[in-house]
Amino acid sequence: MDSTSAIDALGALAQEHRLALFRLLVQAGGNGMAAGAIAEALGVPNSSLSFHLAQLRGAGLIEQERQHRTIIYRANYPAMNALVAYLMENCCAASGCEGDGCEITADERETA
Amino acid sequence: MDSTSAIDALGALAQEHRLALFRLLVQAGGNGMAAGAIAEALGVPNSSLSFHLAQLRGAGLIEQERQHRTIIYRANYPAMNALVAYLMENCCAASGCEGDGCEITADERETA
DNA sequence: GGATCATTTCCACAAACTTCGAAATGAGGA
DNA sequence: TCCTCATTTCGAAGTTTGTGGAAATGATCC
Repeated sequence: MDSTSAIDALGALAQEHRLALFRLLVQAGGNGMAAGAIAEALGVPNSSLSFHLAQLRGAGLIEQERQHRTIIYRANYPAMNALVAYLMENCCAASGCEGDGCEITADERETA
Repeated sequence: MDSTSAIDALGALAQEHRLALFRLLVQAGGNGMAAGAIAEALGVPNSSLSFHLAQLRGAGLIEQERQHRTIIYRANYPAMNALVAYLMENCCAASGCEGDGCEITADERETA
């Protein structure tokens, strides 16, 4: 992941509704959720939700699939993992950052 | 870390200059860098840099310390680790997200 | 084809963000 | 005290983001 993609993904998650939305989709798992169900769960008007879904999709963090009349959204786990890997790389790359859940190895660092 | 803090941290990093700035401070390590040196390294005017430094500081991702006439900035590693932990929690909490560098354990999940 | 349901696009507006020159602040040195 | 250096604050302009109602799209059923 390059820094431009990372900025897009970070910006996509840096918003109350979108972070809640992404968490909801992560919880929903492989089945995903329909746009309408998401709007209801989050209490956000459809048009606003559609805007946020587009933002997350533009950042590559979620994917959509049409099923009959509804559109199912799913979290894109590999994209999220790539973001976390990028942040760990930038957190631990050059200096003392051992412990606290940041135990990336030197080998992993070089290939990330 | 709660979602509000996560949003602040994500928003602070979701900007070209600030992401570059944070990476620079991570590379600089424990010695940190003076504001002027950062501005020169990034090619950003002092007043603009000061704005971005304040944003990162507001999100708790960096810390400052006066040394004689200059002000030294340092990355706040624990804050960054907390952010990564929060994202891993939200990435892997409920469903299949094994592999791809996302190997948080169930025990870690519960305490994060 | 016509009705209906789910979702998106359009639009306009308010709020927040980014930028950077100029002036202000604050710490040391002479 | 006065001067200088490092940094921040102020102010004003342009840009981007978030919001939600109304209209448009697209798929399904009768």
